[in-house]
Amino acid sequence: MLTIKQITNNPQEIIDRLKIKNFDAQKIVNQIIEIDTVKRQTQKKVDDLKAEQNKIAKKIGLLFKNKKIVEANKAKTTASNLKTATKEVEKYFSQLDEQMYNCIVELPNIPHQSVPLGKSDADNELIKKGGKMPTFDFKPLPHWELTKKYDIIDFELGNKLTGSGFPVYKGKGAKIQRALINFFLDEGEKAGYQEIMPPLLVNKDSAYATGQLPDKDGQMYHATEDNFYLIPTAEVPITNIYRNVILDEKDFPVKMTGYTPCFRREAGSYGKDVRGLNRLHQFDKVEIVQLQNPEKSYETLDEMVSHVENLIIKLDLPYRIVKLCGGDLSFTSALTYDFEVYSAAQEKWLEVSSVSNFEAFQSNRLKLRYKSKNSKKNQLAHTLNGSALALPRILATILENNQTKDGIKIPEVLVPFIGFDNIK
RNA sequence: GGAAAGAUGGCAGAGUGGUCGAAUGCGGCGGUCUUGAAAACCGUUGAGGGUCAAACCUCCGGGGGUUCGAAUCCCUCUCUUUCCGCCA
Repeated sequence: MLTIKQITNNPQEIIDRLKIKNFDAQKIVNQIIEIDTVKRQTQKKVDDLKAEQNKIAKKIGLLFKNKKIVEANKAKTTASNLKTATKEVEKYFSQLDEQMYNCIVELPNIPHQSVPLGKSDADNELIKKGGKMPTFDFKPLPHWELTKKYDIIDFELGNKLTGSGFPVYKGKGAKIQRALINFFLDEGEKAGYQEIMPPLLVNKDSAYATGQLPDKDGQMYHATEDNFYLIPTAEVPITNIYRNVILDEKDFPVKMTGYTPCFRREAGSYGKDVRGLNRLHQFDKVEIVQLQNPEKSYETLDEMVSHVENLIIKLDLPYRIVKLCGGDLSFTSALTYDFEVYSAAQEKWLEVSSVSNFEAFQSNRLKLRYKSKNSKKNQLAHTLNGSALALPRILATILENNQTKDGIKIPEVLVPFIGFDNIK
């Protein structure tokens, strides 16, 4: 969430910039400024009343020590009345506080200067295209037919065990998953990311801190007995490692990577693009996360983008990078690059990675700060993350693009991890 | 799952109702001394809010309560440790 200072310092700018996200902030911003004024006055009132009480309480202590019992008892009555009065004001204050919170969580992150205008993914800005588009002298099969043909992924069996969207990977299908995970993790490690293997269930505090709650309640699987949430992305546990942490400026950048399965209920997304591996309730992903000094976070974003690009190049897949327009940008992000790979048989681009700078939006809720040399006060750090990479669509594209009449060629870079060079 | 003990500043660890936001040690920072360093000595050193700055307010695991006054008493939750049980 945004900080109150951010809003009150420059309300008009906030309103203008949020228009880029097609968000009309006028009303909420006005409300916040109004509440803030009253809240400050009220807090001052509470503080003063409490100061008075503290003073009296100390006096009473002294009076008792000096055996001035009558005087002490008189003071007790005064203090008691004062306390009742304070409680009223305090109640009002906490109402204001709640109102303020409710307003402020409604506001999305401010988009970066460079975010293009637009309403939907159709307006995203193409940054780069790379790789070679595949060509075939036969009609390529979609991956859901290939996986059946070579018996490497069993969707029906998943239905039996759990339900739709929980595929069962078998034999070489399972092995290629393992190979991809290891490849991604190794590349991350080479790029200086520390590998993290986090819990797959998190508590409520964690889900709140990275912003999944309350916005995305209902999209996460919830273990009600113990009130744990199954993680929708490794971002949640990995970023939460730094919840309530004060870093030293010299600790930057903090670079972490982790492989986890991701669990998503995907409630409400029916019909479209759900065939085969395109949309799953459980899928595997390697995530990269960085915590960075605000001054350097955009350099870092570029660095992360090229890290992801490199992975795709090494896998020899045709790709494009787009910069998300205001309308397509997520609630929490200031700037996001999406990576898409081209699926030959489906004849469309599939999103395989999203790399974002959240600036201080997550840190504010996380209370992730750092000690700065320049300022006495602790500052909010910037957080960034990206998929590097999500497996299902990568696998789908590898299968489709590398198919031949009598098998599927494994990308060279994976062969050392997997131990064979084609699936027959 | 059962029983017991516990949770205090970066760390260790005092503090069981009245100047306690918290002794002491270690660590960090600054200084004296030194050619430099170490040692020794002196000073300083939590966070949030608030203010031009201060005053002031809040925070001793979380939440609630008792009291004029709570780190200290009560309730509750969470977590940790040890023992027992179960177990990959």
